[in-house]
Amino acid sequence: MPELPEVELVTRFLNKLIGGRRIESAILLRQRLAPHSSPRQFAKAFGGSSVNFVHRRGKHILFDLDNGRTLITHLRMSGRFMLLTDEAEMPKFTHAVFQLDNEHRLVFQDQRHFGFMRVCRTRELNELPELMKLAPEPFSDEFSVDYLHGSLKRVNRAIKTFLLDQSRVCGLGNIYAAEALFLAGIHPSKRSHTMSRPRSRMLHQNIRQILQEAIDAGSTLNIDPSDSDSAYYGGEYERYWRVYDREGQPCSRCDTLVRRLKHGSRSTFFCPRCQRR
DNA sequence: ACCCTCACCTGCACGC
DNA sequence: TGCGTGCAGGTGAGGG
Repeated sequence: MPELPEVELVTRFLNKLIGGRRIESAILLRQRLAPHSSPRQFAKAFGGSSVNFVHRRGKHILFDLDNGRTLITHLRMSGRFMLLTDEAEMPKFTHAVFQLDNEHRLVFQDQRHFGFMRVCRTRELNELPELMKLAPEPFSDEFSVDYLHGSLKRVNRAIKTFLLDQSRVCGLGNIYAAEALFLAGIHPSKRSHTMSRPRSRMLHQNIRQILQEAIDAGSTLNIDPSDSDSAYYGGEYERYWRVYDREGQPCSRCDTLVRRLKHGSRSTFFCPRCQRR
């Protein structure tokens, strides 16, 4: 599921629903979810603290706590947070539970077990390796045309692979990388260092556009905390996909059939007519 | 630096 | 109905 737009929406959802709330206790049910702490340390790190606010860096979700610590989480492929009432049954694949002070529990559930959590001191956040190597936020000034173009020129890789590299552009995943390339009219196999400046500029604009569009499409979702399965991921945006998962269907711009190819083991989708090398 | 494969897990859609 | 296969939106490690 989650690429930047989904993570952004989850972050807003969490901020609204648990910002300011006190965590009475925390239970780590699957040790490997948080390999840096034992269940005991995990419980100790949260018990009695309150959530100042929830924010995001790349695809990471960060819970800023009032005890000087921050919880860093990554949903990877299938992780999700759910807010359940105390009476509600725990879903299958529940790996961590945070008991809140309002008769609700925040539950982390992850079918594929890829997600992770880590607690660190907030003032050491900037030294965390997984955050340090991330590229600038795509909506920040630092993520400029100059930055993107320079970064593209420095390496020689299929541009689709480049876009998935979180240390060069952060927030894109398999779907939005394919969609951004479609908007920019760039063939996914084009070598990154052959990009001209005008095309880099176009791509830069389209990366922001596709991410913003997806956030906007999802932000209208009605997230009802009492509906535990309200799937804040929504799936709403699927309707707007232009090429992703549309192999064999006509291109929305020129009617040529959308094709699929692989980079590494990841599928990518593109219009052979609209997207040039 | 780059590319590929594998690994982490489960579930689902597909063809036979 | 059941079984095998391949696939899934993320990422890191290891080897050539």
